[in-house]
Amino acid sequence: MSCNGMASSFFPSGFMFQLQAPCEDDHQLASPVSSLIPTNLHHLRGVAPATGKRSASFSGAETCEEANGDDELSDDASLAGEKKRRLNVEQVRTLEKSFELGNKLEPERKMQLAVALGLRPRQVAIWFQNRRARWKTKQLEKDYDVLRRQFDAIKAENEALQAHNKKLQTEVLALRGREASDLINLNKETEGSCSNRSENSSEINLDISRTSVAERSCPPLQILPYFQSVRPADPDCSKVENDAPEGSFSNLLCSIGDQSAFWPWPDHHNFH
DNA sequence: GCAGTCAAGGGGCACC
DNA sequence: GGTGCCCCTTGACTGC
Repeated sequence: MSCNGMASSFFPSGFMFQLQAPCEDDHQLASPVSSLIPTNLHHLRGVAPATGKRSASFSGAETCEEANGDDELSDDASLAGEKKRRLNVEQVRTLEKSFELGNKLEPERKMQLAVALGLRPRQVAIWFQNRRARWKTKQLEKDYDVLRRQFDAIKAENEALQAHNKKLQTEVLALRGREASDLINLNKETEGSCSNRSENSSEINLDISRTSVAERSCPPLQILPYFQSVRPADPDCSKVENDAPEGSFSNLLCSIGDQSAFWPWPDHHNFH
């Protein structure tokens, strides 16, 4: 294998001369993606990185042959007797810029980057794979944070609704308690003043308990329409009713006794 | 010593 | 079957 490999054809002669001086090449750069490779990479090789010892010992492929070789042909040879080393700062920076332009590595761009950075193409491919994995991890973390915030917001809203619901339930129970006490008092009053009432009237009172507070403020006459309809027929009975408990059975008998007021045939027109 | 990071190995899978 | 990608793991390295 020689320095005149396929990858070297992607770069201008000046660029390649600066990048890989031992491998002179006069091929012209013809790749449409050549813009993905920074042009100031001549200092990448053999220069100590700016951030200390972490990447000082490794610059990828050490020879032009390794840089231009295929993955299968150069991997074992390049790493023979050499431990793994980190990429230097400029190599990572260049790869990051290329990654920002596209996280999928086309074969052409892989070769360009490999030649430009003095790495084997497989190293570039592996770096992109690992970079995609790191990007995915960060993306998952971001998604998790978004979902977490949404969950917290919904949870807070749910708790507020539950507290409001509990408050409303307490109010309902309080109102029902007041209704029960009012009903007891009402029953005591009615029982004391309407001793002749039948059990049916008690049922009517029970029905009252099911009405609202506003409805209970109305007089019992509205709840006993039958008696109400009868009263105009007999002023006496009406008088008695005002004195006696309203809707009492005696009032009913009194009204029935006056048939002229109760029966609907023409005679009852006399009342008008 | 240990945890974290990163380059690289290797298996599995899809696509051609 | 070859290739590339994803995923998980390994091993080297670093900072504390």
